[in-house]
Amino acid sequence: MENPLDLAFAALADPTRRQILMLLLEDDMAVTDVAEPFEMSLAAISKHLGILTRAGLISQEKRGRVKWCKLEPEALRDASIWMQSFGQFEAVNLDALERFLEHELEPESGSKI
Amino acid sequence: MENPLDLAFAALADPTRRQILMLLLEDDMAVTDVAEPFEMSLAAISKHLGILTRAGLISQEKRGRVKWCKLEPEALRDASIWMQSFGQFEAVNLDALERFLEHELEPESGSKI
DNA sequence: CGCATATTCAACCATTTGGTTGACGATTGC
DNA sequence: GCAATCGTCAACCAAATGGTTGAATATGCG
Repeated sequence: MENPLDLAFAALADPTRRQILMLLLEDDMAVTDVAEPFEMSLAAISKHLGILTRAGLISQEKRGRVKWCKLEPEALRDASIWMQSFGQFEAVNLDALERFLEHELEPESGSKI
Repeated sequence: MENPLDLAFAALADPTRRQILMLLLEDDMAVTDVAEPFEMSLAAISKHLGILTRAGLISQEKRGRVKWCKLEPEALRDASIWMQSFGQFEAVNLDALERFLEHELEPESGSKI
């Protein structure tokens, strides 16, 4: 698994990592702050961030002792373009998108996104 | 891993499975015919097809002793909608798509898609 | 019926994955 | 200087993944 498409899809396959991406959607964050909402160890989150970085989905920049994590949505483009090849994409239905995200983002949702 | 998004992305993370999907893009196929271009055993391909089926990306229907595999692009929609949330999608650049697929589909390409 | 074809199942194996803990290296602030 | 904070590293572990082989189950054909 070194192909960029492999890396991107594999990175996206984990719900923790998708949640991290959604956190970063709002703002750049330090590793510790990314880890805060999760119940796992900081080291585990650090690994997840490494996987997201190798996949190109985020970048990390160290300033002082803080490492800032930043969303890099460009890497999603290839994956999405690949999906486009399946032709089922009329103009994206924005209503469906809204409903989907509403459900996806609600905090009390038991399913981990 | 039982979340549909997990299943879809995990299924897409494997190059063999993406190649299978591309085969099915052209036509429905029997399991044996799907397996033919690959160098692995039929059993391995059968497992891959099972994974694609559980992820909803294909369906399988048995007619006689032949099991036909059919692309089910609907399942890609949720995954793609999730990606849309990252906002980097202006109208998809169709030129980029064409160039990407040209490169992706050429048979002599060493990289396994 | 009896054989060939189509597909899956079961057991096994090596590797990867996702997590833990504890020690460690950098950086900051009192 | 020294303690606290930020983050990674290394070793370890259980479970999942991707593959193999050989036997088993349908189904179709002559």
